[in-house]
Amino acid sequence: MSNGLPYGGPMDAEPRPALSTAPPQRLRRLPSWLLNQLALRSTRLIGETLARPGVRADFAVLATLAEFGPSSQVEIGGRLGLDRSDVAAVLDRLDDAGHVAREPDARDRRRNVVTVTPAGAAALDALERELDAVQDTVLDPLTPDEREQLTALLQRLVDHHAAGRGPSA
Amino acid sequence: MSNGLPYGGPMDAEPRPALSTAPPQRLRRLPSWLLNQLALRSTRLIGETLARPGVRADFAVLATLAEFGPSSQVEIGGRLGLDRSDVAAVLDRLDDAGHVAREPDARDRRRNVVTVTPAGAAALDALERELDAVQDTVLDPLTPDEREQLTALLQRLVDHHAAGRGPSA
DNA sequence: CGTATTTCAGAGCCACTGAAATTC
DNA sequence: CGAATTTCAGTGACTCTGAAATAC
Repeated sequence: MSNGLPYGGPMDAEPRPALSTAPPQRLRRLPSWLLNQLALRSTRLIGETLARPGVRADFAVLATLAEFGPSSQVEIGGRLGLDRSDVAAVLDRLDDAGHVAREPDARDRRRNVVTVTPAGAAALDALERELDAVQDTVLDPLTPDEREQLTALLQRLVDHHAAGRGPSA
Repeated sequence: MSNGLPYGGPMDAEPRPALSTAPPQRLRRLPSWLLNQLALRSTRLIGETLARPGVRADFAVLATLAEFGPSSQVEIGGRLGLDRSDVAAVLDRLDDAGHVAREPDARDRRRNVVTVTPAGAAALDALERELDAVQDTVLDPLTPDEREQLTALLQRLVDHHAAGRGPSA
């Protein structure tokens, strides 16, 4: 396997090296690479299913507001690990779509109080359904038990790294 | 849960809500989000440790060549899920650094036969050591057993999605 | 005055597309 | 001719930085 044989050429005397498609062990061994591959796969799937860009961030922001109630933009960013700047962009989209409302905070007028609208809550539920379908595709080969194991392990890692790791913190 | 009501919680006249920093359950529950967060964290760590951009792709390409021997650029891309175009860019870097050699294939002159140089092999080992340190940081809260469980699960997922999923396939 | 929040304009990195040139 | 390989130029998405404007 150390030569650069053309495997499939017109002159192929070889039976069929079958074009090894497997990654090298040095990569397959690295959790960071595996995580990246799967994150990429998820992102591609979401991009195919929900054509519109930024859907993930939209969902994240809506979920935060639905669970924690009206928040300032730094709070939102802090909970999601989203940059202050990107929170503003997401809220521009959601605001245009009528999914959130931004009002200056009466007690500290530097802040905006961001609120989910009913339309936003509906959009959140719809998005969650579509995202759940993606999860199913990503976790396809795993049993329910294994899916829970994996999710639990990932949650522990995320929790551990969540403390003080946000961007522009 | 379908209304956009403000939920009244954090907006009371509380003196100090202590700024909840946790993500919402709707997100914490999604493997795709967890994967993304951790991939992001890994990428940040690698970026801090190995300042130069593209290190991950460089490592991946070097590892492929070291394990499978001289290959064409499509072969490299196929094994790594890397776009043909990006393989060319990575090889430009590695070539400039003297870590690989590109020669036209004698048997099919459309192809390049890419080979690792001794300097490239040394760089590969050095990179692997640095990347291993990052893995340790990422997996910090897990026991050795749990790390193996996680890696095994991730490998199965990556293997499952590897078949025919590459870019521009 | 210094600090905090939002907002914008832009940079950097990564993945990808489309098309040309070459060779089969 | 059609198909495959490499290469280049450029796009789009995502993350982040720096600085302005406003308010504490």
